[in-house]
Amino acid sequence: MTIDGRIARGDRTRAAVLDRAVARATEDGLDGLSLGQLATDLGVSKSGLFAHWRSKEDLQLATVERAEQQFLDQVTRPALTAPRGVRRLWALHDRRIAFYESELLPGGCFFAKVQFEFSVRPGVVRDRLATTFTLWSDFVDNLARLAVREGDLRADTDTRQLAYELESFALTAVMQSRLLSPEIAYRYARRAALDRLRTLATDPALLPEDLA
Amino acid sequence: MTIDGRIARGDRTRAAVLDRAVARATEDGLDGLSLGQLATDLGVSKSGLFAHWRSKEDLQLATVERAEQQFLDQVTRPALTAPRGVRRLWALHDRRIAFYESELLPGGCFFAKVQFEFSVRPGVVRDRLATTFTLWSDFVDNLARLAVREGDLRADTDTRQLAYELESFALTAVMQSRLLSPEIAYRYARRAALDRLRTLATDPALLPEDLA
DNA sequence: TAAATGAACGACCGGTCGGTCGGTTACCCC
DNA sequence: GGGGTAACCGACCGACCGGTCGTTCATTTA
Repeated sequence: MTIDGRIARGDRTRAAVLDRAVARATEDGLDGLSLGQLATDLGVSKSGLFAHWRSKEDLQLATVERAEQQFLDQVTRPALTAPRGVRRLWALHDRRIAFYESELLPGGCFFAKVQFEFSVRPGVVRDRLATTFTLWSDFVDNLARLAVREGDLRADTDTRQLAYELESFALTAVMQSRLLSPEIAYRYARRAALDRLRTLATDPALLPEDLA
Repeated sequence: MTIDGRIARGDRTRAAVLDRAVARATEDGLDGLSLGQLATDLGVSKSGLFAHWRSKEDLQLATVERAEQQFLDQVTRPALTAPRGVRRLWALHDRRIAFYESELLPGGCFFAKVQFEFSVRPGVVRDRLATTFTLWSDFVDNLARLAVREGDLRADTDTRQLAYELESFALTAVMQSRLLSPEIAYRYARRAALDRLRTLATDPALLPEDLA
């Protein structure tokens, strides 16, 4: 099983384009993405892009997929190393905010930006984003339900409601961080989640005492 | 003091254009707004728009101003009829969600959409939005401080933090309402705020018992 | 009634957009 | 070493973009 150098080259190009596309989309949106600019930025030709994706919409879908992978690698998977229960919920939120803080993406969060862009624009991109968000929401809900089963959270916890609130705090952080002061926004987002989890936790000592 | 019919006509046109611009911007964003489409929609010529605004950026600024006015009329001012304190805070949040529910704007919320669009795009529009948001944030904070002074909220309430959380719940509602189910999103947004206010209120009876 | 004014129009500009097409280059396999 | 194939390129297209210009028309003013 030898490696085809041509295909490897194509894979490298695809990866580079998608990384760039994810980053740029956090600034100008998925639709604001111009294929010509994207190509120029990467030192390739515009027509070269069409060799990999048949249309702009194709590229947009691939970009969403890449962003999902990135989020999984940078946020979700690391958070799963935390112990089951309320600590894992907190780890997920904390990691997420840390990811925004890292400035790895200039606009902060790909999904926040793109969901607002496409939430009222019917099409396959919107549908894909809706599916992704539903899966994410279910995932957080499952973590919360697990925390209830583990006895970390009060038995009468509304896990869906909790997932909504955690989502709110993170989403707002990424918006306010770019419009006002980042440090303040992230502190609010962490504090809000910590307070909320503490009121629901059976043993608040599982959560960090206060924020640095 | 007679009325100049020509100027009155211009005023009518300007108002119609801006109303339409606010509505469309909630769908396609302020930059996604095309002057040609906007003109066609309203049955006027594109060049006619330039008689009222010198550039697209000028029109964008005027559109922001119009949206502020609309929000003031539909949300802020009505909420001020509620009694000072925690009831007024709740009224503001409830009215805001109701405004989103009304579908008066197809995209739900002008500012949510546009803030995400311009938060990482330097320029006069972004600056204007940042100023508007700061004023709004201060306004909510002042309502909360007033509620503390009135004895409605616990004396150790972090009013800025509260303002952040209320903002979060509303912002997320408008996003999720268009991506998933509106009813569910709005219920989460109201429930979250109500729960939060109740934990801080000295007399929870001032708040509605539960949601319809 | 004639001059002045403000709103609105159609034609048009340079530029950019997404997308197409006919190559050229470089690598793989027989 | 020759044929096939995948990556990539430059030239080009029609559509649309924001914006300008000269003009028309209704109304106000002198």
